[in-house]
Amino acid sequence: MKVKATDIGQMASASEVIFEALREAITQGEVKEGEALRQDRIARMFNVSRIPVREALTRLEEQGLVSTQRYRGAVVSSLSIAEIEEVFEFRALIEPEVLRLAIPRMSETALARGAEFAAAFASEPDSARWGELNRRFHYALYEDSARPYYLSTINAALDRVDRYSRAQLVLTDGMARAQREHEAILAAVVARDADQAAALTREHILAAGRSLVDFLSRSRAGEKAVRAG
Amino acid sequence: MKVKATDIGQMASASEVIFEALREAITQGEVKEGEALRQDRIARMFNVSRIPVREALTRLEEQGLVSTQRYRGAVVSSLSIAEIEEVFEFRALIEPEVLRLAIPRMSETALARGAEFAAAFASEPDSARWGELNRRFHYALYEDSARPYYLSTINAALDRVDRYSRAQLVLTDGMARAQREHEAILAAVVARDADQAAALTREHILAAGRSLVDFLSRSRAGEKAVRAG
DNA sequence: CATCTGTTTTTTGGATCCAATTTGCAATAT
DNA sequence: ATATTGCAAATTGGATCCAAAAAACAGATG
Repeated sequence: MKVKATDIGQMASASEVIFEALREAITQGEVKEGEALRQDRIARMFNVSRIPVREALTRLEEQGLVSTQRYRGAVVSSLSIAEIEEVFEFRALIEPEVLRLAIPRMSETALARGAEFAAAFASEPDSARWGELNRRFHYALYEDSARPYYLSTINAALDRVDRYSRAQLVLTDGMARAQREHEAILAAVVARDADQAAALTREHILAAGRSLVDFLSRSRAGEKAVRAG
Repeated sequence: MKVKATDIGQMASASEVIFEALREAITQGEVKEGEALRQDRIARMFNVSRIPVREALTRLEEQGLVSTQRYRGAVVSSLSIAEIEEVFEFRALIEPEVLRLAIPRMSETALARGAEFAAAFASEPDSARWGELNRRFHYALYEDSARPYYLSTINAALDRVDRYSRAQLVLTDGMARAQREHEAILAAVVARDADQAAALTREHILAAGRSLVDFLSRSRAGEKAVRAG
């Protein structure tokens, strides 16, 4: 886990820095699901007392990224297949609508930023950065919707499932398909075809969800078999 | 603000009790928007130190119910008309879908609970309880959707806007209309007409949003005039 | 060998204390 | 009268300390 205060903005409070670092570490999958987050260990890692660490953990729990039991500490939440499916279903409901709202008022600069991030996503060799670039691509297209509340719920949803996606994208043709779908969405946006762009976005998310659930079903079944035999 | 630990569950930690009490106080409108929440004052109110109070405030901030500036403390967030509109628009997108998903699998007991809360809502004289009863009515109908994530986002959305609704329901015919709409939704659910129930729910939420925005526009314009003259 | 029981070690939730920052106010200058 | 400067009070973020609960462990018992 990297500790870089400068990333977050100058003079952020310690708890904010820790919160961001932990959130990043969890969404990136650097700390595994079920892993315990010990206050004391994290405090030493950042050279602070446990107080700001506890504040960061409180925030993470409120976001659903860790779960806590009294006197038993925080562990990284592990989502069931059903819960992951639900998050994708949710995104497939929200995101097309946000894009639909954004298209009539979308600026050329926002569109250009979208194209830029689509290209960056397609040519990024480091799988650790795919999640962020994918998010920035979609965010650029959603931004002009002027719906901050929707966008915050989308970010929260992505934070929940991002860490599961990476292995799937690496080990399947998910990356290639995502790129093609991004291009198609961009084309529809350029044509200002809101219905088409929304439909493509919905399919993009549902397809990603299906791939991920399928991948996780297989790999979790595999793990079970390994443990058993 | 009432302090009753027993309500929340036995042996909840102090911070949880405080969080629930503050959340309730904010959603009920007992503390006004813009009002400062001083850690020391709240701590004395609950006979605890400021530490659990800070944890509660952190949670509230994460939920968007208060906003905080470094060294300046927490204040109850005040939503602009546009932000309130957005929350209703969000609910009008999510809730019909959840109801649609719930109907095919809805149990008779869930339906009975829905009818029960609709009746309780209709006959409740204390406006302070309308928000909760309305929420319970809809929640009963949504529950069998088996979509906990959707439901948590709905609850978060309601927490944001509930406190604005009460005055509007008291001072207009909103209460009567809400009752009629609840009955219509219930009838559609009884008939297992998912499309109709979803459409009625969408209209119910959009109508409530329009009434509230209209009401707030008038009353906020009124306040401005008073301040000016 | 597995299991139960009592004890030690970890770990957490909270209290108290301290330093940094902001805010309020009074005295002064314009 | 208004603006400005310089404390003093209020308030917050964080450190350190303490008690309660849970986990880990060791020895006793079947």
